[in-house]
Amino acid sequence: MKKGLTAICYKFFTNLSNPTRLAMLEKLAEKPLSVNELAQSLGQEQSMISHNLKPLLHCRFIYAERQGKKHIYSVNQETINALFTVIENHAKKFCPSGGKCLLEGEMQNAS
Amino acid sequence: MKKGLTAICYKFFTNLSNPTRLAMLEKLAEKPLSVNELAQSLGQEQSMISHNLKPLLHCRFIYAERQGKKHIYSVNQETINALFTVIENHAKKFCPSGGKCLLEGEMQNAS
DNA sequence: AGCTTATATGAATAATTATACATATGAAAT
DNA sequence: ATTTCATATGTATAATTATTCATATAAGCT
Repeated sequence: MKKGLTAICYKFFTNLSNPTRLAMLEKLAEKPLSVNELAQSLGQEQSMISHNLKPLLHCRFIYAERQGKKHIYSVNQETINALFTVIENHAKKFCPSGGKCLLEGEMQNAS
Repeated sequence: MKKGLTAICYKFFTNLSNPTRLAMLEKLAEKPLSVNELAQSLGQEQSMISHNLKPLLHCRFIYAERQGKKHIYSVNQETINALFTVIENHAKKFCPSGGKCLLEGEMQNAS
């Protein structure tokens, strides 16, 4: 890890450590959507979607485009795909049970 | 983003969205260290280091090895390097001010 | 201008996570 | 077996972050 990257990493990971925002990214990865479309497809309030779009946009994990009064959001594929590829590979290797980890309760013995 | 990966991503990103744990990874990337060495080099309490080692170990972002009564921790370079490379590239492209983002306060205009 | 639709923002409360202190475990040495 | 060193765990409190509801802004239409 390159020195001095910690602050940015913290910002990015904090941004991504939220189930709503991850679900939003997952949806947007399928296709670009407006705020209301996102809210409907996730069964969440519009204000919550807006609140959570803000940090994603801020760090450029998503892009915004205005179409009339609608704001269409799309995912930054370059970064998000790369990121999730790393995670997928790690999970494939270390999380065979898909998140319900085998290591639970026996972490002391990990070698 | 592959469907169903959200739960694992949430676990991973939550794990990584902590300045203490990131600082620990940064230290361990230099060289493997014991708990007390980590605590000293970061100026933190030993119990805090132990508490934070646990989730990192759990998700296998670090490895543990016992040497006598010392526990030596080392970073999972394959994953961590790949992860931070993605982040570094993203930051290089979108965070020219090194985290003190240019976008602050003008996110509405992002296109 | 006034109305409607779409999105953003503010602020209070709820939920989550981090930290610190006290203590327990566990391994090696005397 | 007792002492010392190294690490882990429990738990209460502090700090952070998420969520909700109310409201504001803003664009396009009549």
